[in-house]
Amino acid sequence: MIEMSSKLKKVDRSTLSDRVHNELSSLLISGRLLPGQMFSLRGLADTLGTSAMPVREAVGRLVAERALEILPNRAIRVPLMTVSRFLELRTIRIELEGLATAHAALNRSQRQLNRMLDLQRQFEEARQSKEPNGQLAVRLNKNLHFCIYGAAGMPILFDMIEALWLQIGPVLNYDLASNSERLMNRQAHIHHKNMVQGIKMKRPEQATAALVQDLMSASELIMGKNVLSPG
Amino acid sequence: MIEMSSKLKKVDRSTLSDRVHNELSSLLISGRLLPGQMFSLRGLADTLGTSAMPVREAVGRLVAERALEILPNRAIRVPLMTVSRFLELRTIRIELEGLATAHAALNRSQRQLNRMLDLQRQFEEARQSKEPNGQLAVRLNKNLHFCIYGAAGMPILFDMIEALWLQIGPVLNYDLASNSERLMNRQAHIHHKNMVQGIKMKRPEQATAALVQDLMSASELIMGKNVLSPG
DNA sequence: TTGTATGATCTGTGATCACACTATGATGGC
DNA sequence: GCCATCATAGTGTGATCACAGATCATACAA
Repeated sequence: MIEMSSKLKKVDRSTLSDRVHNELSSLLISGRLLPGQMFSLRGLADTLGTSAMPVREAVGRLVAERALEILPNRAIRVPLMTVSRFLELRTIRIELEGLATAHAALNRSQRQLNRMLDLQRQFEEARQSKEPNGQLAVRLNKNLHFCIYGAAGMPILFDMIEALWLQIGPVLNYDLASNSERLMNRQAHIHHKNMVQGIKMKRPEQATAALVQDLMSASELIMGKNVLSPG
Repeated sequence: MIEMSSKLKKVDRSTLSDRVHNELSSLLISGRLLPGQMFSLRGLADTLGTSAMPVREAVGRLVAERALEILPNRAIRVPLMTVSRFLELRTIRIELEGLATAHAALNRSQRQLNRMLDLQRQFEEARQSKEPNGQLAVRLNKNLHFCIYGAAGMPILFDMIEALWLQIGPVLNYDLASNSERLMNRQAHIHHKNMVQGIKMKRPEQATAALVQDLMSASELIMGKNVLSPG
């Protein structure tokens, strides 16, 4: 067999359903869909330029991940975020993202650490910029967090955390709309710095503690905005 | 509106896809499907007496839950259980099931506690029976655990734990085949007793510690059997 | 014996259709 | 003005079909 790996890319074997799922996921995780927003399969299919079939499969998967829900009427919508759901998600996130952070502190490679440091620097630059860019800050924040979670070397845990972000994504939209004030304030920067510092020094407790503070301060900001549904 | 709730049952509004999903889930969680076992949509549809459509949706959801996987060839199978996957699942389970147990110790109602005590008694009876019944022991063990997790009052967490059991179900089959020796030995009984005792006394740390011992001893038994795939 | 075509068969994927159910808005009677 | 009725448009669900790709056996060649 001649070595031609340098010339050939892997062909894309993903299905249409996968691509629709990715598209909807990124809309959810970046907060571009609001809680309570309703869908129809045919509507989505028209917008995406496909038939209803791939949309059905993608929506079915997202329902299994609790990122979408089907009402008793069988209508599809982005779930409402009640206070109790939000608090439960926070509790679970602290547990799982804390676990991932602790493992990342022990298992990260030098290359992964460098990437974290780079992302943290970019995040700080965006924060101090004269022209605040909410979209950018949100994306950098997400990239830094998932860089850490990836460094834990636990693929199942990684996917579970991703599913959790899919669920909280829609409420972050409010944050985004207000120019991501949380990400822009000094608190977020300090927490990120401590997280990366703890990982650099291989101190799991320090990194995890900083992560918990990050999640808690974000949660308190959202709760203070009264954007959650009653119940 | 005349009150007739006493005469009318709720009609079953579940879809065929849901029922197929439940059927496959119970096969997986009770260890009646082996890791590596392969499927075809049409084959499943024939045996279940439906068309391929509901099977497609059910399988898609199970793939999203990592309870099934699709190979690069697009074939469907029960994922292999490698040592690293098994250990990662154990780590996550300790974290999430420990969390649920701790909350159950604080939030359980008297009714829920009574049900736990009852299940624990049944479990012990089954264990001491002259004619050991592996199927029954496995079911009682599962019921007791999920009774505890339900008492935590955290529905998202509950579903996540269920998804984890779906993944480890297939390797429990080996245990089942050997007359569920783990469930039949004295260890499991002691751990269960301590768990329920901790919940009864509202001592989260005691209940959680007992749970962790239960998971660890089960895990060590499986690992000792060399039933896991290399990798 | 080993390796390579070839062809039949079975696979998942995507599109399309029929159907039952839900919502909505116009209509008509009071 | 108000409420019941009904037609209509739109929904998710399930079945079916067409198609490309994979699999596996047989047949043939070196």
